[in-house]
Amino acid sequence: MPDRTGSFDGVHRRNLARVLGLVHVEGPLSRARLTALTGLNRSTIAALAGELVEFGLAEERAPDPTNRVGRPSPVIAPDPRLVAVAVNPEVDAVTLAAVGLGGRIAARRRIDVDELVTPGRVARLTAETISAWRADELRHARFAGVGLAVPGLVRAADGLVRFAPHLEWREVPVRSFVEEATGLPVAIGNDASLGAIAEHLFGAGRGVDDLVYLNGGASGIGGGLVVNGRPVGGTSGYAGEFGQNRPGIAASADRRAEGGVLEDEVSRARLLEAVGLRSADEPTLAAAIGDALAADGERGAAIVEELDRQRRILATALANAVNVLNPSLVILGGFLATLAEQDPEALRAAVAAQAMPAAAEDVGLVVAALGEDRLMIGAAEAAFAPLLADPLAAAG
Amino acid sequence: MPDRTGSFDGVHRRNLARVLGLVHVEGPLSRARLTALTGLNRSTIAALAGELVEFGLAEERAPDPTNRVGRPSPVIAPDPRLVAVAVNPEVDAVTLAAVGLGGRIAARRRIDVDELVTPGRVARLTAETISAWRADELRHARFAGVGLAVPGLVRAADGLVRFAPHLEWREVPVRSFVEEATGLPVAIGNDASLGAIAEHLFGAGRGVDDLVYLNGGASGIGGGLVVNGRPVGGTSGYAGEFGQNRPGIAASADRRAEGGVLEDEVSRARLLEAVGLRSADEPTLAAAIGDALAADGERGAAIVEELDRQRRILATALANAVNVLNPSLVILGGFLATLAEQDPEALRAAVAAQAMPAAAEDVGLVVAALGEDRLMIGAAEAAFAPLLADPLAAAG
DNA sequence: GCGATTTGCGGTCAAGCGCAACAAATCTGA
DNA sequence: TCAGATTTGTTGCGCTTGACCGCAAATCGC
Repeated sequence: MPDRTGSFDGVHRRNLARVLGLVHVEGPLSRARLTALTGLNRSTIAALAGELVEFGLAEERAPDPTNRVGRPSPVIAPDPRLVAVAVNPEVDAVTLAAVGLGGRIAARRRIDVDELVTPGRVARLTAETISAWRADELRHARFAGVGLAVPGLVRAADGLVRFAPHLEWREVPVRSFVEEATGLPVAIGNDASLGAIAEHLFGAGRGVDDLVYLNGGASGIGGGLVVNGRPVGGTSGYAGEFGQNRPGIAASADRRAEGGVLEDEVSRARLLEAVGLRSADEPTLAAAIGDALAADGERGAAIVEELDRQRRILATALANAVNVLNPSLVILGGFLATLAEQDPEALRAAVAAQAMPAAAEDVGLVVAALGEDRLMIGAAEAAFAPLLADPLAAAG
Repeated sequence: MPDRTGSFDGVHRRNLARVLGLVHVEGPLSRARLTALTGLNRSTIAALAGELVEFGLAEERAPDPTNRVGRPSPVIAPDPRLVAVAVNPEVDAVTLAAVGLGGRIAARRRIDVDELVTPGRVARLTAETISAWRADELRHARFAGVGLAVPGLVRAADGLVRFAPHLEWREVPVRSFVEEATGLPVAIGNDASLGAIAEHLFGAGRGVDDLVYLNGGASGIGGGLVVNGRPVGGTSGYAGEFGQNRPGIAASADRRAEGGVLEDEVSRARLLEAVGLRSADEPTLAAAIGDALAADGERGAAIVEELDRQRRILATALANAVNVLNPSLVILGGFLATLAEQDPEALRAAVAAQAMPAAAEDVGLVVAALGEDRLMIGAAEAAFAPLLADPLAAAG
């Protein structure tokens, strides 16, 4: 059967999706506000809201006291019982969260692991966690699906993990594993790409239609794009791998690695080395850099030099992206945020110097906003995607 | 008034746009084929087609002999009387064309100029040409609008030409000039971006949803992107300026220019110099390179070396784009096509070596297909855009 | 030339949104 | 405290528009 877009059925589905999407990204909205935002008729909004409530996707609350003239308008909010399960397997731990619409974290669990997790173990842990939640904290919850944020390349077509170097996964059908273990629909994506989506919807990139997101982690530099208001996957879903790029390096003295690959030159490991740490989480690293800079002398100078060097190279990579994509925002996360915050003006100036002037005028450079919840929210978003695209098909 | 998407009116408009868009990009189609492609009902397609005919946007022809059982189905084709005027001001000439839907060139005119054209002169030439066509060749034509392909940065919001170095235009409201001179709605865009759209719809990129297009001209390297099936403009419409990028250059011996800007390293001028020509059009340059390579000896070796050098640097820039965008196709035009065709395998291998393997697997590398009509078709597409987006509003 | 097949055509049906009138809930001001 | 103003929910109706269905037309194969 051909898809029924273009028919009335299609209109209704789109309108439902639009209303649900609005209360998802904008938070609870009064019916009056929904009519204004959608341009639909009052009566239509009432019918659509009623339908969403009936399907258990939204709830209608008493009007907020508004101190304005006129009859108060009931507030439509996402149904808090509806959650998606976000899963992020990493080298040292598997993090899970139950995330409601609107980016609300309803429950969270971190399972530390001594050895690398296998895909099978991730599937089992996910199923166990869901069972535990079902029995206790989230007794009344309805689970819409599971979203996996994997630190590696994920083929969008079938959810195959092509290669996740740090987990040592290669050509693994993780999606099927988790689907079988949980009996829920499973979405899967690259961690940085999902982070970009989260920042776009609920973080530093709210309401921005063209943005570039770069995240620096222990494993390298990943990223994601939003173009024309939509996340960019590319043909196979691999888009956003900025870390593998080779930006120009003006001064040959700035080279540290063979090949000139961005994530080999601009790396967390080199920063740790410069401040003399073996390993540290992000706040610790940032603090250590701050301390080292404050204590002047030879060691301080060496760190300034390394920060500047990494910033120069990062700026070229960012300028390249700005030239090609003309985004209105560049968002930096992880240690790249630390790098930027150490001297925001220097980075901004270096990007402006290397990008074309017109595009440089447009672009803002900011630090990611969501912190540790980012991947959970992004993964949940992927899990919610079918529901948000067509609430009728997914819930009716 | 809020836009009436979501209402029935919106459905009708979208369906009209869909049918017109299909006969535009796919060529004439029988009503039966349209019902299959859109999933709409036969009766609906009949009504929509009738409406398009009534508005003078399409015509219904006698059925093609099909040698198949069943009642023959009338063919819907774009109305040949409907044209857009494409204008491309360049250093040595202004080229104009009347382009019908479907990319058909109905008339063409090249006006050689001795000195740089001013925006005012372009406006006058356009108006004169339209008058001449109206009086003679295109007596029965209806002009939907004018599309300008400008070799420079164009701000999408208001059609202001920010900077067109070779024409020596700076901050010029060309769109208004041409609008006043012709009385027609005018669309305007960067030449390479419009070329990308043309190749996407009617050239080497037909049916491809994620592509990167790079064009090498005398003035440098420009380009355009298509992501998720839609052309990418960026916030202000400057997207696609690959020429200003700084790709990594592995061997310092490969550097020729300060700064390492792509279009300074990979340039038509350097190729001309290598074969000992002052100026030449693209076929002449390609032939000269061929000759020089055939005649071995010292000069042949020097040219091989320069071709290889440029190809290495281009490959890094392409690999960067492939990593970030994961396109299914890279299209090369202008002298970049010449560069590629001289040794396609070398270029392909160099890109594959520097891009991540998974993304490199997906990507095809081809040469542009449309030749000299590319900009005319792209500019006309921009002029037709409002009509194609909403035939009712634009023609009704 | 006749049946099979495909498609156009016209009428009817049904779904869904806009509209308008009315009712309800709140604020303002006397 | 109460009437008027304002905003918005509610309800029933009508309009638009695509789907559906029966019939006619055009073509092919035999």
